Amino acid sequence: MTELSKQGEHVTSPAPDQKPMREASRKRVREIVSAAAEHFSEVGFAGSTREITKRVGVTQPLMYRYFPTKDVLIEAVYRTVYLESWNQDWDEALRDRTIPVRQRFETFYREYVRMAFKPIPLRLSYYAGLRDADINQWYNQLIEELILKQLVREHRVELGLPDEAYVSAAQLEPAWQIHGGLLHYGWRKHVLNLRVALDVDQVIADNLDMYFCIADRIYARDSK
Amino acid sequence: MTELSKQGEHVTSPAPDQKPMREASRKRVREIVSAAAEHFSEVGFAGSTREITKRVGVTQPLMYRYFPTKDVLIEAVYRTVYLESWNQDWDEALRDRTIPVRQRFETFYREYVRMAFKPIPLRLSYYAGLRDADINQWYNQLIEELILKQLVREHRVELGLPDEAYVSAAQLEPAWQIHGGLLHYGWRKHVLNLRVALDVDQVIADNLDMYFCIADRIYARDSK
DNA sequence: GTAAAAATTTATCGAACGATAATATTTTTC
DNA sequence: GAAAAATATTATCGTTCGATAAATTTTTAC
Repeated sequence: MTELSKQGEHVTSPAPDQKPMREASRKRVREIVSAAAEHFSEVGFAGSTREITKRVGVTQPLMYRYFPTKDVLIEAVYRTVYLESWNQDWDEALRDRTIPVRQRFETFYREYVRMAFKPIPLRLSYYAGLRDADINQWYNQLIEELILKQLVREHRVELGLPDEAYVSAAQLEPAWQIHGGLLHYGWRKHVLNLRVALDVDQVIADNLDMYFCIADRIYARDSK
Repeated sequence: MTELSKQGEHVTSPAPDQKPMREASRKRVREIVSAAAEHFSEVGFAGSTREITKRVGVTQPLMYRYFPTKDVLIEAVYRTVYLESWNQDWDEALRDRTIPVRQRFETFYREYVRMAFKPIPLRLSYYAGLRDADINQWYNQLIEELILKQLVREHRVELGLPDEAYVSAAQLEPAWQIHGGLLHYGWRKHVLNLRVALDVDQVIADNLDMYFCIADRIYARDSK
């Protein structure tokens, strides 16, 4: 069990005391994870392992050669989806003070929405939040640190306010409202399949307008 | 089957050609629906009928005396939850032009959030959206008609713009952003159990500020 | 108070699920 | 090209699930 689980659990980085996986096996693992992501995104994590392997075109017990349990497969799906929807360059780009904050975050959100707002990752993320809050807590705290706190800090600096690292929950909330509004746009478009405003870039621009419209008043609030 | 299904399906209004349900039976139905709402809100609609009846303190086959299938029970849960989270008086209150639009909608949203933002209805609504988009499409179109289009129409009138019934998707989107931001606040607080800004009323006030800040520009957009 | 009606339980069926063991097939190694 | 190793399949187990039928208990009606 342990031998196989190591193979399944560490696809990209095999255990050091172990023979590396064959390319064909790594491909199989990717196929299974991909089919699992697709299937789980449709029916939730209660989806069956038989349907997953059926989509790959192999028999169901084969899954257990690469993943010791279904839960381990689910974790692999988590990792893959979350990693694929975040571009490492963004962290640095959001700190580039040669570009005005407004423009910086508008450019970022255009790319972010284009990359993360797709049916499979969106539905999986909602299913994940409902299933076990932990994984989504972790992801949301990442968003908070990487995007929202940056927005507040960088905007404060641009306004000539003191460069403080700390951002209170109350100060962060308006930024969350902007982000949450966009997420709900994705929910309506890609989960509920509702007709939404066609021009996403316009929605992003309007949202940022709304934020910058009241932001300075928010920053003044806690400083008292 | 048909006889029983009629009993189960129409709890409040029994079929006309049929003896009325006993009070004890109506209570049982309410208990089952309530336990189902609770259980489904925890694990999704794949939750088992055995767990539901166990929570009521009866055996599993008894459920099938009141609901012909599990799907009918799920529909009953939908109806109950959606009906309970909407106050009939709100429709009229949102049209009361003796009160400024801003104040009117702030009062409404305070009550709405207090009534609808609870773990069980929120989680159920997200599970419902993922499970079958239809029921949630219906509900979202209701929100669109009852709240968001009202907001746009009433605000346009207050601004002295022509009193038009039609509201385009593009004109509606900023209102959806406000609403979606609040919903995501509920998602973070009651589903993910994250620490959020404590003062909900303040969040509502800020959101409405953001909206009214850019709204007039939005209304001017389509009129061209 | 007894017969009819309604409410509830016991027992059980067939299907689908996650998981395991044993066997067969394919690929690699030397 | 044969032995070894890795990959894949077949068969199957125990559990849980939605649902049904029959028997039992409780409540209502007269």
